[in-house]
Amino acid sequence: MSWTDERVELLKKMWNEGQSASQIAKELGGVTRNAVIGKVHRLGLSNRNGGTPAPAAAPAKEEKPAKEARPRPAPKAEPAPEPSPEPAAAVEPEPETEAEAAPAAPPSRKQIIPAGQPLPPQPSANEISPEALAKVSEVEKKARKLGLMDLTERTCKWPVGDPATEDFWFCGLPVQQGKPYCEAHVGVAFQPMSSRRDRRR
DNA sequence: CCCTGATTCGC
DNA sequence: GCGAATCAGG
Repeated sequence: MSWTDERVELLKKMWNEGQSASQIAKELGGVTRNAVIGKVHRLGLSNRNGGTPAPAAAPAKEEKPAKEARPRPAPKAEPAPEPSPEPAAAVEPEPETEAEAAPAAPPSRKQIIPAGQPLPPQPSANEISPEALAKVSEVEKKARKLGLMDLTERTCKWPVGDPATEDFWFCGLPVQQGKPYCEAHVGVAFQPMSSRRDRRR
C-alpha cells in the first residue's frame, strides 16, 4: 500500500481527531501503526497541535563518533492528554436505533435496594434470555476483575459489583470484536430490541 | 501484559 | 520516502 492522497488525508484527519496510530493503521489497512507514525513524522505533524511553542529548545545535536552510538535523548516534553477510553467516534455506523443498549447501571445481582420486597421490575434483567444471564454469572467467576485503569480496547468493560465499595471491578475478559464487552456481556448488553412495543396499558 | 508515540536506519 | 525494529513510557 502506498500513501495516496486520500490515505494521507484520512491519516491527517484521524490524527488530528486524536485517534491513535494503531487505530489509524487499522482504519487504513495495509499499514502498521509504525508506518502511520513514521508518516506522521514525515508529514511534520507529530504534534497534534496547531502550533506548539515547543519551549524545549532543541538540545545541541551531538553525535558520538563511536561505532555504537545510541543517542537516546528523551525530550519528552509532551504530556499527550490521552483521551481516555472512549472519545472515539462511531467508527462504524451502528444500526442502533435508539438502543438503550448502553447499560448505565448494569446488573449488579446484589441489589442496592435495602429491603425491597416487591422487587421492582428489573429494568433489563427480566427481558434477557436466561441463557445469556446464566452465561454472565458464569463468566463473572472467570472475570479478570480489572480496575478502571486496566481496561483497554479489548477488555470487557462490564462493571460488576457496587462502585461505592471495594467490591467493584470490571469483567476484563477479551471483548468481542468491536464491542466494548466480552461475548457473554454483549449478550445481555445488546438486546435484539424485541418485546418493547407492549407499551399498552 | 496491554498499549502509546518517538527514533533510528537500512532499504 | 518508507516502515520494521527498537526504545521509552503509561
